Amino acid sequence: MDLLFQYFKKYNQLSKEAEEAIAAISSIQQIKKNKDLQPIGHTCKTIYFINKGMARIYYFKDGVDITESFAFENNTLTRVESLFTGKPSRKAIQILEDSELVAISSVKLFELYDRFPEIERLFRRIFEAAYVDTVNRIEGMQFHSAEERYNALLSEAPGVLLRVPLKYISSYLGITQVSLSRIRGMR
Amino acid sequence: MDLLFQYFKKYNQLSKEAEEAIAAISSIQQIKKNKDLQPIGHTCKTIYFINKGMARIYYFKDGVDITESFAFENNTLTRVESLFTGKPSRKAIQILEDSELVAISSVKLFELYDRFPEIERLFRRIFEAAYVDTVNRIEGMQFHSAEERYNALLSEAPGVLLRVPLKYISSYLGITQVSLSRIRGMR
DNA sequence: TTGATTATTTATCTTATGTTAAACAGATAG
DNA sequence: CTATCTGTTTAACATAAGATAAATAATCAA
Repeated sequence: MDLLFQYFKKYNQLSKEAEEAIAAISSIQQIKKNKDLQPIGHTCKTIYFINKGMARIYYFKDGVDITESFAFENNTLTRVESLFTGKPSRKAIQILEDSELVAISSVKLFELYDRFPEIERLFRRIFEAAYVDTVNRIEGMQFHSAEERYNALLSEAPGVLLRVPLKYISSYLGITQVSLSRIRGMR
Repeated sequence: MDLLFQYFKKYNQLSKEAEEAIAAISSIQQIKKNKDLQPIGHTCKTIYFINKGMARIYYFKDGVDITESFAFENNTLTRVESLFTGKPSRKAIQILEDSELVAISSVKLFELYDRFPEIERLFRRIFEAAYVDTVNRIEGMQFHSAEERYNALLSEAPGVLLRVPLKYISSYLGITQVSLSRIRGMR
């Protein structure tokens, strides 16, 4: 759980008791590559933190597999549209490399908020930062060509392209696999 | 401030003292149509609530005016990428109709979080809900044609099309004014 | 290793959307 | 009321990206 508590420090410094309370509602999971960690239709009741490995959130639009987002080590992984609404998610989480995760029960976590305002503050800040990332991503999608979006991804997260099959990346960029291949061929 | 406290109740029921504390750091503003409420480059330190009227958040990409989002009465209006990072915003807020706003000082609000965990919880939930909306919007942008996006807007917020100039709507949808006009002409 | 999947690229053709310019319409100021 | 400005539509043409299919390339299991 060390990496997790290191990560927390960036958002709010927790007391020993608060850390222990979180540890008590968390568990470590080893998940194999390509496994669906949470399927479509499942209501999200877990906040994951990735110690090692990576994952993506995906869904189907007209039968076509679309990657909504990627998540890498040292970051959280959650289907917020389900976590914060309590509704079943139309999306699934797929593990893309053999991974080690910390699974935090969101139900129990939200109960801790009453006893530990510092924990509520911590997660408020974590999700505020994630919200900002999402708003910035909209800007990227609104008026950039596919090529610009590809180049942006290349410079922001060059590692993605080495670790993730291109077919997952193309839908993340909002284009087809064929278009992505064409863009890559241009250089 | 009545509308505002009504709105708060959807997220968290506040005590009388908490409501008063928020009222004490808020003010009512009347803003004329087409005025820039906050300019580009300004660091956002205010959370607005719209009592009456409407506004948009916009920015420039290669000299072209792009609408990031619209906000209507009975909702909040904030440039979160600046509010939560403390950095100057690349975006501006423009008032689109003569409007009445409640302006809440975010600096003072964040101080209230320490005295009133119930206020921190309230705004945590407000922004969690806004975060979910933003995630859902990405889904809409990722793999829908311009026509689908227009029709979606038409059914989700028909009022927008009556109140907002089309030139602002086209960039919101991620297309040119000409394309939007063409799509509208199809029916 | 070999064959069989799965992933990626290439090719051809089609189509949606961008670009530019001009026409038209509606609003606003003098 | 007219002239001007701003917003919207229409037209003609250019281009990026989609669709489909086939060719390679890479991965994986037997």
